[in-house]
Amino acid sequence: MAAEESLTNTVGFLLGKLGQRANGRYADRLAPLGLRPRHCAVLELLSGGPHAQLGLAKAVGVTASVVVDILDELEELDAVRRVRDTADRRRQLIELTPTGRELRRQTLSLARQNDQELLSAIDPAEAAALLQTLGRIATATGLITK
Amino acid sequence: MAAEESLTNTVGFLLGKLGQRANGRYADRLAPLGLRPRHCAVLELLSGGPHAQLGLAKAVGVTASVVVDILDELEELDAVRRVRDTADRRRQLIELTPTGRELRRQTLSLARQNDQELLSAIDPAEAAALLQTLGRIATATGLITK
DNA sequence: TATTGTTATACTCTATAACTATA
DNA sequence: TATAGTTATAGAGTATAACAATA
Repeated sequence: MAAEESLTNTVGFLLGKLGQRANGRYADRLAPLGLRPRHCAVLELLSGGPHAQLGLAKAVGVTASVVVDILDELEELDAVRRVRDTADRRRQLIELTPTGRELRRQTLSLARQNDQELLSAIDPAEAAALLQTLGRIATATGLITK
Repeated sequence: MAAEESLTNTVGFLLGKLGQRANGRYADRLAPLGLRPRHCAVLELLSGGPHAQLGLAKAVGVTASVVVDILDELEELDAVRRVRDTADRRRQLIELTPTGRELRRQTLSLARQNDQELLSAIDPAEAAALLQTLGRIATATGLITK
């Protein structure tokens, strides 16, 4: 059986479709927490310590105005605090609150549930290989800093 | 080294991010043709023969109104024709024109270029395994009909 | 009454550009 | 002048719902 000459047989197409689906399902799981997928990468980064807003923007891969929006929403949930940097008063240092830390823990748990559903059709060894390959590509293309 | 407890180490997150990137790059490549990614799955389906609009909608996974929009744009490019079904005059049978066939050929070629760039960081065997795994998941979840 | 396709409308996500306050 | 953050606005992309023609 030769490789099928079809769009559905390209990595890019499958990645796009599956990514969209993974995101949608994740959004459904997050909804009860009052969160959407875009909040999660920010919570993740902040769990490593405070960040300035432009730093978050660059790390997450969105523009400054989007970060303002995301942080407004996280602040509304008492998940983060904006603290004016005393050394450079233009800056806000964003830090996680205890509520934020708990939310982050939950987003991680939901992400793992999401993976279980997504990977239920393939065996664990293949799933592990997939995770490794995706991680490799993401690192190589600078998508994640690792 | 234990599995890292981080969002960046989940399949769902990586799939979402990489899918978004793959789509964006593909969109850049398609732009000179006057096409966007959403047109491609429709061209692909039509290359197998005429379809009614609701059939396309279901197969591609979008709503009827979106299909109308996509077909309007493809018709504008002379890539498709709407032919009233004589057996059931509510229906339009959508068929590819010679121009559409040529465009479809080009979208496929660009998709392969896109894959090459995306997969340049990993070796061919790993890339083949990735394609197979993604295809398996997509088929199992009913994302593609195969 | 139900179905095919169409239109009008609204919502989400993101980007760009103009603005402020600091540096 | 340049930078951090904010606001206003606009552009994709999609969905929902009301509608016309046909079954």
